[in-house]
Amino acid sequence: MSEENSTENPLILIDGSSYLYRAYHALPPLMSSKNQPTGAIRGVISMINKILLDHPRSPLAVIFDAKGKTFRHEMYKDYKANRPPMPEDLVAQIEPINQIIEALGIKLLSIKGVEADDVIGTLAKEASEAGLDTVISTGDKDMTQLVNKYIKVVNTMSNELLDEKGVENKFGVKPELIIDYLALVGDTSDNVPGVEKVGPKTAVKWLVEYGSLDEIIKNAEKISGKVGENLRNGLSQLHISKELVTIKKDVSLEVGVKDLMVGKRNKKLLEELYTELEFKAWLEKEETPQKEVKEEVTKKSKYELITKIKQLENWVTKIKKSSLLALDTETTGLDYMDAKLVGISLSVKSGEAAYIPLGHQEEEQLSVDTVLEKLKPVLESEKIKIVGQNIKFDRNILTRYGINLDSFENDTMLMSYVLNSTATRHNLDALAQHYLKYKTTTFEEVAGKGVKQVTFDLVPMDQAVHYASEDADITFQLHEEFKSRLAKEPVLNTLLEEVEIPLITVLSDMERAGTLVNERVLKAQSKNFSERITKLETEAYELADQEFNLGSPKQLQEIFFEKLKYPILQKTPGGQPSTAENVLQQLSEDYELPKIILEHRTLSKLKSTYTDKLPLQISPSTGRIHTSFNQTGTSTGRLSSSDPNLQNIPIKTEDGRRIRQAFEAPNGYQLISADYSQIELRVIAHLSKDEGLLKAFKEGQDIHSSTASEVFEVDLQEVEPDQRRSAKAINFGLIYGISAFGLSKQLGINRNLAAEYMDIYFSRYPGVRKYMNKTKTEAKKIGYVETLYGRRLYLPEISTGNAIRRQAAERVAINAPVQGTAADIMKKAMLSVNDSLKKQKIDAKLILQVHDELVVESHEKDTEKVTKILTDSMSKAAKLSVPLEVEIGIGKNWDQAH
DNA sequence: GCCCACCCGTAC
DNA sequence: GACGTACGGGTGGGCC
Repeated sequence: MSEENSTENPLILIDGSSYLYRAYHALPPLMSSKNQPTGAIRGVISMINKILLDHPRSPLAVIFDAKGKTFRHEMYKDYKANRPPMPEDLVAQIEPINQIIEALGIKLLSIKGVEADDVIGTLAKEASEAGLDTVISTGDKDMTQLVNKYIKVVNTMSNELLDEKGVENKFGVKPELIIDYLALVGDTSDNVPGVEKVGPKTAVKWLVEYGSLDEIIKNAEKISGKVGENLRNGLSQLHISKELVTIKKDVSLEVGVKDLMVGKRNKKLLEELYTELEFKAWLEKEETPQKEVKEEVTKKSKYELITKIKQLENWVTKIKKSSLLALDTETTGLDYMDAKLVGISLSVKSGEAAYIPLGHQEEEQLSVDTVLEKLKPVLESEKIKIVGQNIKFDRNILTRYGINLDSFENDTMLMSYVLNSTATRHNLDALAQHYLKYKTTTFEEVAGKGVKQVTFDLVPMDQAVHYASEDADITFQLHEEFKSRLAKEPVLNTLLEEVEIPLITVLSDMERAGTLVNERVLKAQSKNFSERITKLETEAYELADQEFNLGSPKQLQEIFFEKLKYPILQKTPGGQPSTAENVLQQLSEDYELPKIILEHRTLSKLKSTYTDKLPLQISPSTGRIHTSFNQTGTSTGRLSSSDPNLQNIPIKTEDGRRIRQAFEAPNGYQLISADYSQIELRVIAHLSKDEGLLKAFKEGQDIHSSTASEVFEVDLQEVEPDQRRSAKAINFGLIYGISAFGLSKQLGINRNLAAEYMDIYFSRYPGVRKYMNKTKTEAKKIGYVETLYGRRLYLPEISTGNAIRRQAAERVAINAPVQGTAADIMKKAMLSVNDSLKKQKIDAKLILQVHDELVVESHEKDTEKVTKILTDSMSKAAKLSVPLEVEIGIGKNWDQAH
């Protein structure tokens, strides 16, 4: 077998026992009409079927534990001592499973005296030594100790595939150390002891620090605290634990890897078994050739399955004749840098559509090259108007397949968004329900959910045709519906056509460009955080006089407010005593422990969310991180970012800023960051036309000092830092729809004083008060607020009787036009920046947007030009009655540039 | 094991 | 209840 062949068709070893138990517990206890339990049978066999489908040419074996004791029981009398006997209704399912497996032509192994793991270990070793790839399918984490260059572990139920790197990412240690790790942690289900109170975290910590279990044992005296004591007490147990968790690789077997090719299915026997067990769906598959079923189903609908070149050509002709094409792509996933194209659906007429499968497994279909060659001229033609649902995704995918989707006409997701950003979620199913009163087939319905979910390339063809065609069809219909609604709202339509639609291309390019992130820098920081977190934990345990989970608000509450009797300063919305940041700040004045918790929280947050997570999100194909910018993620018009969110990378603290240092420019390039200065307050100045505010900005004053000077009646030059801080809080409160309560909390002053500050503020800036009142009145009258460019946000609760909800709506009424106008301006600026960079053929590209900041990756030689473009485009993006100022920073990383 | 509410914290 | 807009991690309870 050649190397390539082995990678494509690896040896597959299925841990039958692991799946038997998991299927039994995870699935409902099904029963045939003859009272034969069938849930576990169904689970195990469907898992095996899935593997057969994925790897039709792989050698394969299913391995079960044999009845009776094993060598481990002799080694340790309590081994699996607290494991109850197998439930009767599971015992009854074993024989049928064995029969089906054999009827499928698959080798079944069950060796007395050892466990399934040991048989798998032995076979995997044999294959590995012969240079053959092996995939072990199991739900048991212990198996990851077998992983090496040739051996991978897959959990078929969750689709998680672990190679060497995957094991390290998941457990924190390399596969070679998994045995040591398991010995330390122990296993309650097998009754393997481990060290008391040592869980995954401590085990990894020690293994990273000392390198191996042997070294940990040697250094046992050095380990402090209660856990150190537990370790020393458990030393004698550790050797036996290690032996128990070590999988044998030298079981003597009568079969070898070469004997494991899948044989012929015994169809007759399978039919008999499935009939007996009442597995109707599988029975039909065995009985009837699949194609007949498919053709029948697709003929009934107006959805056409395209598998012949002639059909494709007919559709191309049809598209050329029509004025509008609705397009949708199906892929293996949502990660646009990684997902494979599975099919394309098309519609040019309401109620009719076609699906072209391209990447379905084991199906008759046209080749990707053939189809794309035929479609490319149509999809790239400026004459053909294309509409999609979230077409940015399709564009990202198709770009990777050499198709430039640049001249699209519209996007139903964005049409829905500008019409009403909050009416529904903007996914196709919700839109169809809301606007067409039509219930679509959901992805879950065809692909399953949870552990049983499959990727689209494995969805049966009849269902795939229906689902995909429907998406194109519904997109076409929604477009018609939205078009007529938007015709009545010219301002919203202008916003859509001039801002949102052109922005798709810009965002799509930004996403695929990605951001260079230095993995080593982040890993080093993780290590640093890790050490400091451990230290804080030790200190906290001493102060609390017990061990607890510092990350658990619940446990913290108990220790703080019950054990240590700290005063309850604030409650959470759920009525629990709060341990939020500001509460801990206050408690820190009197107690030591809250201070430690605060620091621990900060560090664990930075570690888990950023330094641990970001390295895993670096795309293997580009070495960069590719976020998704969601254009419909907010009610106000801002963008949002996810997978990962690059709009909340830390900046406030020193530790946080070090994370930004990992966002780098490649060799020969620089990062240029351009920030709008105080854009939201400038928008308030413009919208309110308040003289004092206008004057302050026109004269280029520091706005917080200027506010402080007015509120506290001191000269601009004599504003104290504390006064400026208060003024800053007032200004921010202003943007958010201030209340005296909120301001008092923010500043740590009483509510009366906060109310007084607000009164003075509004008396100094009467235009602002007037504008806010007018906004609220108008909102009550028409039911919505709008931005400078007419972007609309409906506020159904602005007139409700519930005071709390009404006030919340009033705050939104104040905030949304301000936040939304700023967002509109930024979007216009992005279009202009992108345009200039393209036109001037500059070696630079936009890579990030963080609400009031743009980041460009620019060749060193072009930084001056880019700086000019950013400054010009951004400051001229809107003509306000105050200047729009832009601050520029340049550096080799994001921290330097900001 | 999966799902989800809750609490919390990061950004602007 | 508690000043706006987001995304996401960890915990722990409910569920299978």
